[in-house]
Amino acid sequence: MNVEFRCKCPISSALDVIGDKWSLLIIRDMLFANKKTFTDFSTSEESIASNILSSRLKLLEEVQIIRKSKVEGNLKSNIYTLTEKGLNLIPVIAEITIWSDENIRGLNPIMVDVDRENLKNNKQTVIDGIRQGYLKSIGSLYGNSQ
Amino acid sequence: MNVEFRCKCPISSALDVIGDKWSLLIIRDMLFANKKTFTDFSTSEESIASNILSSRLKLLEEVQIIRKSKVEGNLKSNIYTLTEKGLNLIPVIAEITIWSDENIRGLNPIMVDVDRENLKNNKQTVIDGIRQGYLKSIGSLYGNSQ
DNA sequence: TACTTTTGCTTGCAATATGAAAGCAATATT
DNA sequence: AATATTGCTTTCATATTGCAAGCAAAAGTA
Repeated sequence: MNVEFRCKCPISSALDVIGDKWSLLIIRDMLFANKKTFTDFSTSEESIASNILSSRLKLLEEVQIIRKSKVEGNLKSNIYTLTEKGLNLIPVIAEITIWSDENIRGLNPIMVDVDRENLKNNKQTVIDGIRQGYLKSIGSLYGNSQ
Repeated sequence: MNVEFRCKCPISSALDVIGDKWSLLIIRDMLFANKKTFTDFSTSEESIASNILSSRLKLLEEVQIIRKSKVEGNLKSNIYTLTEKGLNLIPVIAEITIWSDENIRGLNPIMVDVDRENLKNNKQTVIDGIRQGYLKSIGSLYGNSQ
């Protein structure tokens, strides 16, 4: 594995890590669909192949965007959760959503609706809400227990 | 060519268009390095291959993120410029820059410094400035002439 | 006007990444 | 004890990316 950086540019360096067709969708599913396990992610609407999913989870863990753990009483299922570094991607995902809604809809007519006005007018509040909601949903794992 | 959309999700649809390692770097070079021609882009620090550059320019033009034109007196050079749809990506690039600066620097120590405080504290002003600066730089081509 | 250089690509071909399907060991469920 | 599920890995096919060379049209130079 091991990420390779092409050069010293922050934008290209970010793309070296998350500039593929799957990483941000895995993070989206964590944030908005409460997905946590390998099987959870492999049942996304876009059907990622299991070998690609495996390699992406490894890379995201390596760069500490996600962490891998177990829950008590289940020795089998791995639980993948977002770290602070991963949560910090929420604003990126928010801007991509706004851009897509406003600029790509014409090319992909089946695209679902987004409450863009709320997102645009209360951006920080929405972002904070997503973050807090996520932390709450994994709270029993990391929040007040350890 | 022709973009294929995997499903109805706005995030995955955006990634179907700009979710690769090169598109946003081409746009970055337009915005911050005043690049406009095929040769301009092929001399980026990351050295994109000419066939990849060619296919990316075609796709970006097809989805109307950029437009292709000529300038008077030069029948040869194609001039690529950002459309409104392309300019609307500035907030995405801004958030990626902030995230990278704060979360990837530890993995890529040679990353250049960013005036993150200014960008974070005056985000909208910085974004507007980038947009206006770009429009001014191509003004003689599209602004007040045609 | 002839020659050279530049521009904006295209064309092979090799390397790498992605994708589909099957397989598999460990754990969990019945 | 038998079956199903989970979290992968492996294999092989296909698609994407990358490198190097080539090339025609236009532009610059002598």
